[in-house]
Amino acid sequence: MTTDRWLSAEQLHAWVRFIAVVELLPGVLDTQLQKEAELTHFEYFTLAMLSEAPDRTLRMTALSTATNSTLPRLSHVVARLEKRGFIARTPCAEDRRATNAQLTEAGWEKIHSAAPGHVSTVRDRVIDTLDATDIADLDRIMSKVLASLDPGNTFTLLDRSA
Amino acid sequence: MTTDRWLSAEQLHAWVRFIAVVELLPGVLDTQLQKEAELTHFEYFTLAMLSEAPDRTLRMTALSTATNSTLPRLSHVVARLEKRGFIARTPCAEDRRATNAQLTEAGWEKIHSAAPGHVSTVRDRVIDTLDATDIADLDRIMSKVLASLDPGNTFTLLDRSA
DNA sequence: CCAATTTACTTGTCGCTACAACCAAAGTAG
DNA sequence: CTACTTTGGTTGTAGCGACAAGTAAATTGG
Repeated sequence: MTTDRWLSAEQLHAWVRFIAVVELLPGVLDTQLQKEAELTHFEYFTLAMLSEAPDRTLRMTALSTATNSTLPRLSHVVARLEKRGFIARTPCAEDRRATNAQLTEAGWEKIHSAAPGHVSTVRDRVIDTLDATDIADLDRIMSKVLASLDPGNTFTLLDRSA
Repeated sequence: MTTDRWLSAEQLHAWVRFIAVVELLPGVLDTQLQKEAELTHFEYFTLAMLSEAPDRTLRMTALSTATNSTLPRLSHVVARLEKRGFIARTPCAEDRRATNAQLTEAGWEKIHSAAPGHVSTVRDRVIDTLDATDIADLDRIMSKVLASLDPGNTFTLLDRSA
């Protein structure tokens, strides 16, 4: 900020493409999931995180970091998913401020029925356009950026999900 | 979809980090611009695209592809920016269905005053965490993904902007 | 042990985006 | 030319996320 630190031609070229993808990707994921499962990608991801947690249960705070979201946002989303019968909220015994979100049987079935279509679009639109080298590079680069965007929470990531 | 084409461990690892970044990055950009310039990143980008166009003018359709957005979305955004005096809309002479969006002098000043702060955060949070190899890899990978997400419109991208 | 603070979460409101519907002008077919 | 379709754009509505405020329980400090 002190000096005019503009971007180099290479940096700018990469950046413009990057934000284009960031702008377009959510829409692509949402559209497919909305049509085939009546689910937002964020809702899908929330259910997915729960489905892999022990006892399919997570405290709201843990779930919010797992989904890279804020607590208010998660609270609204979980409220909706609870109304639809996919999640049950119960007060936590050890800490009575806390709330446990648990995937119901219906929620379990929901995500398992939605998963194949979702994974298919992820493959078609992103993953399968990249070779093994690309994947390794993407992983390395996104890990760096993530560490900068979300310092400290990176370690929270579960490695199984989609 | 026919077979169980789940993701490999490497693919999944990269994918989870990728969507985490996709989820977090817009918020980071929006927050900074909102505080320092009362602008959405999308509004900033819209103004930026106009500022680099000949005569600082673009037809709505051209602007919508340049900003990777839909026409309804752009129409709303331009309407707001027009109310704030940053853009002027005028009917197009050659094609009377079309509308030209032109950056006003106030809009020109706005984006120039907002640019340093924005570029600074882009550097701090993303670009400067990556070395030259990373940048080249990012560019290559995002170009591939973009071609898959937005077939045909990739060539539309202007290379000067941020 | 009581006040102050922090943590965990919920709720209300506002603004933005997606989607659908709409209108008008331009191209196209008969 | 006249109907039909396509293109270019706007507008209305509904739903989601951000932010601010609020509640309640746990923790900390004197």
